[in-house]
Amino acid sequence: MAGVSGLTPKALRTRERILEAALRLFAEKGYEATTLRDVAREAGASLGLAYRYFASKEEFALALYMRLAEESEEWVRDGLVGGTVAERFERAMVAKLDQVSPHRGPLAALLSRSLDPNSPISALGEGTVAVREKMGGVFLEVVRGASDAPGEKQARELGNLLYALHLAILLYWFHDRTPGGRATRDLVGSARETLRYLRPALRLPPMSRVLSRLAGALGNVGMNATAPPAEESGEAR
Amino acid sequence: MAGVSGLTPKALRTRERILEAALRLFAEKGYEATTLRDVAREAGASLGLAYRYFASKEEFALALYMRLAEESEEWVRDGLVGGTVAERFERAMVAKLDQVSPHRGPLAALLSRSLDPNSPISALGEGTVAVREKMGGVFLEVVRGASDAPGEKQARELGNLLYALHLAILLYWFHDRTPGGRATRDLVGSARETLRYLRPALRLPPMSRVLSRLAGALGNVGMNATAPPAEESGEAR
DNA sequence: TCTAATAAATGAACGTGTTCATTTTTATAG
DNA sequence: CTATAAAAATGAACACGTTCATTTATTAGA
Repeated sequence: MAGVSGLTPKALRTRERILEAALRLFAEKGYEATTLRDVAREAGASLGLAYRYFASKEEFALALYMRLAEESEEWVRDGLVGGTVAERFERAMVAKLDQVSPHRGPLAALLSRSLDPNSPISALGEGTVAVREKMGGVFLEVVRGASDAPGEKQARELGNLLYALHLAILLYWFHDRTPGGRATRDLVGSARETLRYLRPALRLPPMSRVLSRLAGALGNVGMNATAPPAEESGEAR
Repeated sequence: MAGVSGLTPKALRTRERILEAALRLFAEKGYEATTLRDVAREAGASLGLAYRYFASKEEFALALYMRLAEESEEWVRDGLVGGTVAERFERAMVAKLDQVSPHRGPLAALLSRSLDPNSPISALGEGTVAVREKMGGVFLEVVRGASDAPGEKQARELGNLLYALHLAILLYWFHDRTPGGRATRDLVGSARETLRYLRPALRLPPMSRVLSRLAGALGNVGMNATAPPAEESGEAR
């Protein structure tokens, strides 16, 4: 819907202008309070034009999240070196929290809407494949690059699980009213501890099976951030 | 907002008539497709009158969930006898799934909206205290009535955790497209297995601490389905 | 350069959730 | 029974997300 590929340079520039205006207004007045008419006016465009590039208001938030995901991808490649799975997950989450901090409003709206299975931007639907794969890849890299990385199959399962966990933590953060998001930081610390505690157990068949089940359960509802090993590539069905 | 207390008998009757009409239409045409104008017409009332008794469209879904919660409360008191925590949780969840099955649309909309911290019916906000306490009590009873029930403090923590888990499983179910919700049933089975596996470990300090942390984390964002032990009663602040 | 086709852009119109000033009904008091 | 206040009920109006028929700009082919 809001794919960037196959757009004329001019179209791209216009899209960018409108997105820029939208994000500026979201930051200024908040997501709910910002009208698409406001956005169009701010961008010096017409209302209809905004809809040429963004199928819905939520897609602005989705575009924002896509940007942040691209940043994360770069960051995890260049800035995240060494460490165990547990440590790397914590560092990645702390970085993620710092990154999303200025965008609470739009992202909260996005995440909650995306949990509605009927929404066009359902977190598990067609419209979010790209961003899902991008962020899924980030957490796959978190696992793969770790000093205690498991084998490829389990790495994929664990990557998917961490991706899901990252969404849960973001959801938690949106509800966290403690100053500076202290509670969420604590939660991330707890997650690190639990991961550290659990990681060795993953070598044992019972725990390995629990992980597989969990990853399978996520896959059953379409939450394969990473493509399943069997099929060709890309699509998750 | 949509509290039933302090209403004239006539008002109560009218409220009921409108709610009845709404639920009928939701079941018939789906939640999104049902207009509040439709509801008013079906109830033989005016549009404005509907807003006298329900502050928003979502409150209809909330009222529905409250009804189901009352049913669950009865059921867990009279119909759920014996069994371990793990077994009882499974039975309660299976019953819950059977119960919500005919109401997928409205409840999915409700749950996803209620995960938006800015929504007036945020799952953790003022507007949902009543239903939260009702369903929280159900899972507290699931734990307390078990043959392997822990002490009161841990029972409360575990009850809160199971309440949160039940929400997560419902969220999963909304996204579950497998026929008959097979995937969700499997997930509930996995949850039972994991609980069974974990229950003995709760006697050990490390796991006990994990549970406390998790329950504390939930409490930090207001998800105390059950009142905290310290304060007077009812309110969670 | 003219013409046709394609892309970009417009803004009026629509539907729906929500608000509110107003009217009608019901209950209460003298 | 009447007057008065409170509760119940009304429906027009509003705002905003979304759609779409139409207009304007741009590109491509001769």
